Amino acid sequence: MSERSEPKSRRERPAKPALSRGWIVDTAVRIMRAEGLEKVTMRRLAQELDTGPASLYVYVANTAELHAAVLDALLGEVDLAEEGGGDDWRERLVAVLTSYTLVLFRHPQLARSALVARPSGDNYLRLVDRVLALLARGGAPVEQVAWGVDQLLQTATATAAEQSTRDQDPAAQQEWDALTRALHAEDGTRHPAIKAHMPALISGGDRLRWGFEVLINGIGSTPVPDPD
Amino acid sequence: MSERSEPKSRRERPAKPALSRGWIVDTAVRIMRAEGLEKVTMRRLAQELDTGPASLYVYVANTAELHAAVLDALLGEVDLAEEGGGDDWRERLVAVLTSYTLVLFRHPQLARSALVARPSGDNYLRLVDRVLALLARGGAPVEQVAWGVDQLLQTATATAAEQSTRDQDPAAQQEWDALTRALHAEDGTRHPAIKAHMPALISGGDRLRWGFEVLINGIGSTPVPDPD
DNA sequence: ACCTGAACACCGTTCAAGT
DNA sequence: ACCTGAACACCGTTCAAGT
Repeated sequence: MSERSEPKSRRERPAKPALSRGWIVDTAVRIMRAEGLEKVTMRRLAQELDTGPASLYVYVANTAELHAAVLDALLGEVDLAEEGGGDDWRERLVAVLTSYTLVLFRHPQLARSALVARPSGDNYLRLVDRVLALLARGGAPVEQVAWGVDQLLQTATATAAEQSTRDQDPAAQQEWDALTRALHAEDGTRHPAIKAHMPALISGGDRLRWGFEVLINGIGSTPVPDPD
Repeated sequence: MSERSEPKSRRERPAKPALSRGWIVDTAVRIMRAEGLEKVTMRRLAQELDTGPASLYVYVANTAELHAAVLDALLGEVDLAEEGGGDDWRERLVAVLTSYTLVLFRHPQLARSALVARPSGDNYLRLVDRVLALLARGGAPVEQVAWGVDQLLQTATATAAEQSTRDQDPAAQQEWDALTRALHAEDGTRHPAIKAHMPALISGGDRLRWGFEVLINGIGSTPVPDPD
C-alpha cells in the first residue's frame, strides 16, 4: 500500500546514481554488450544515464577515450592460462593469444579501436606481462622477445578487427565475396602467381593458430638489426 | 572583351562534367589528398560535385564502398620492385612490403578501412600476385606461401593503421604516451616481465623491417596444420 | 535511367548559465 | 566543482517527385 503511493518518478528509475567515471564506463559496457559499440555514443550514453551529453565531458575527454576504457574493462575476460595444462610454454602462449583474439571477436568493433588507441590499462599490462614471460621461456634474446610481443598482439588484434566486422557488416561481407570471386575468376594471364597458389589462397584451416606459430618461430630465429 | 561578357555561371565552374563513378572517385581522391579521408563524406563530395548527396547513390552503394575505391586507386602508387636491384628475392619482397606500408602511412585513415573492407581491385590483385611470386622463390611449400601472403599484408596494413593515426590524432598520441609512461613506471612487483624487458620494449630501431623478416622466416619454417 | 530537394534520424563537442 | 540546455556544425541514407 505505502509502496503504491510512492511518487512515480522515484519508482521508475530507482535512486539514479551519481555520475562518476566508473558508472559511465559500466553503463557503456552494458550498452555495448546489448547493442554493439556503434551504439555507445555520447548522446546515447547520456540518455541512458538520464542526463545531457555535456555532463559526460566532466569525466571523459572524448569518445575515443571512452571506447579505450570500455576495451580495457573487457580485457579482464582474457584467460592468461596461468594454471592447468602441461608446462609447454608454446601451447600456453598460443592459448593466451587465442583467448585474447576470441574476446575481441566477441565484441566486434572494439578490435578496431584497439589498433588505433592502444590500451594502457591494468588488464592490458597484465596481458603484455604474461605474453612476455611465456615468450621469454623459449630462450630467445630479450630484444627479440620485447619486439616480438608487439608483433604477436598486433596480429591478434588485426585478425579480430578484420574478421569481426565481416560478420556484422554486410558491406564488409560483400567486399570479401568480391575478393574471393576475383581470385576464383583468375585465369593466370595477368596474375600467374595467384593462379598457381589458388586452392590454398582461399582454403580455411586453423589460420589463427598457424599465424601465431609462424610468429613464434620467426621471433626466436630472427635477430634484431644492428643499431648503427 | 567577348570573354568578359560571358555569363558568370559559365565561367565559375567551367563545363561541370557529367556525374560518373570514375569522376566521383577521382574527386574523392583529390579531397583526401588535400584534407584527409575524414573529409571524404557523401555530403562534402556532393558539394564538391555541385549536386546533392542523394545523386551519388546512383554510382556508389555507400560510404564504405567509396573508401574502398579510393584505397584501390591509391595502391597504384606501390612500387612492385620489378626492375633494378639484385635478384635477392628477400630484399625485393621487403622492398615491396615497405613500399605498400609507406603508401598507407602517407594516407593515414585509409589503412584502417583497408583492414575492414579488403580491397579487391586491380591494384590490390597485382600486389598480392607480386608478393606471392617473390615469396614462392624462397622455395617454401605452396600452402605456406598462400597463407603467408595474408599474414604479411595484414601486418603491413595493421602497422600503418596503428602508426598513422598516431601522427594525426592527438588523442591517439596521448594514449601512446600513457602506455610508455605506464611501462616506464613499472617497478617490477606487479609486472616482472615488463620490468625485465624494459629498455627494448620501448626502443626504436627498424621494427618494420624486422617484422617482415620474422614473418618471412616463420612462414618458410612453419608447416600448415594437418587438416583432419 | 538519372537526378534531386527535402526529410528522417542521428552524430561530437562547446559554452554560457546555473546550482 | 559539477551539471545542464541549447546551440553549432556536421553526418548517412531514403524516398517521392521530377526530367
